[in-house]
Amino acid sequence: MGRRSEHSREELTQLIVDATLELVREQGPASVTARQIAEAVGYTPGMLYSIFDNLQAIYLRVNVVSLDSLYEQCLKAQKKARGPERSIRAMGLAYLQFAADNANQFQLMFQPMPPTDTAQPVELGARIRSLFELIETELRALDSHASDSAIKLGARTLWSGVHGAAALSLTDQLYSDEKNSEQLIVSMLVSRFVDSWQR
Amino acid sequence: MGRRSEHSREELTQLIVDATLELVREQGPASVTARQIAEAVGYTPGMLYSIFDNLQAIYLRVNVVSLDSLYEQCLKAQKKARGPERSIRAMGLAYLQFAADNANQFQLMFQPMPPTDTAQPVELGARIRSLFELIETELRALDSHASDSAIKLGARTLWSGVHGAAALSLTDQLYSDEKNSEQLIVSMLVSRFVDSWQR
DNA sequence: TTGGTTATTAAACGGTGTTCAATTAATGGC
DNA sequence: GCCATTAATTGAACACCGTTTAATAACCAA
Repeated sequence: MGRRSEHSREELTQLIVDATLELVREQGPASVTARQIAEAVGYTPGMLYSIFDNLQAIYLRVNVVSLDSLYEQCLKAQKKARGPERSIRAMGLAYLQFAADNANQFQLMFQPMPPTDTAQPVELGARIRSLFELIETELRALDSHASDSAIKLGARTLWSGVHGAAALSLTDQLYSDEKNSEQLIVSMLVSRFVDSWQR
Repeated sequence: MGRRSEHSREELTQLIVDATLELVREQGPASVTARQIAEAVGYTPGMLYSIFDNLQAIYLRVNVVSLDSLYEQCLKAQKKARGPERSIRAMGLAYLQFAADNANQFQLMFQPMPPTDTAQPVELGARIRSLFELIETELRALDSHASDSAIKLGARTLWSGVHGAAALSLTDQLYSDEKNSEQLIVSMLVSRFVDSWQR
């Protein structure tokens, strides 16, 4: 059947991304299919391919949305806290919280995508950089004399720790006796790191 | 056709796991199929299911093998280095090296498995604990008065950082200007952590 | 009204993991 | 040496997957 839709191309794009996000949140990335997405927006699978190149391209847009809300959570945590150390710790815990509350989205964000012939999308990169910049700002406040590259390295070191804790915790691979060990880990990481940075 | 094979049940198990490991190493986890595995061992796909419950169960055995060789690499690095800090750093770098050299295996190891009705397999857990224990030993050497739980927490904190750096580096999500930034990260992490631990 | 354009579909393609009846080969008893 | 039993392996099927494409139906301009 021909042109039946009320939806513009952009509306359709939005509908598809929204529906996919919801399906990912509900069932996890592995079991979301093109036919499901199409049904959720009231079309047939083929339609998706008149708007996106493939499913990966849809997941990519979903990840942009996820990364935005992760950034929002971290920003909120940063603003709420007083002082660099507390800010960094609050952001780390916010990151953990996001991963726990949105495990399926988090999983999709960080699962290695099959290499597209186009390079790693710019939009995702910019957003990850923004996340790093939040920490860089705090580290700068902690030490105004440090070199830019030292600050950047510090931010990535901290964030590797936070991300690692979130990832391992999500897959139950921390094997710790205590509960909420990922929070203890992040707290310890930040304390010791800032500690050693300051002296 | 009927009982034609020279292979015992255990030999078949070994053959399947070996073939799957090789296919994973060559092509990555995503594109390894039951039909490929079966062909590689000279059988039809159905046979696999007389030995394993499903593909996941095969991947699990592959992961046990991978984890063993990761452990071996870390142990070797530990032995080679002199002193706790150097040992820990060497193990961290060995972990990075393993992830880089065996990206596909590493990917399979840490990608979240669909929840099996059986609990998280004991064999994997024991092996991950062993990895942690390598660091715990070094931390203990660094501080004989610390509580057991502090040592364990410290090991998990360090390892979260190392794992996070490896994972983010593998998916090109560190967005650092410098090359080999993951090595700098691990080095900084270990330095600062040990630094702050000792004072 | 006609003709052209375009959004959408239906159907197909070659693949996937998994199941299971049927078949075949080896084994144990006589 | 033969036969009945048992067990390993297959082949074919099932329901699904992502993706492509010819046909179709609805709109727009003339």
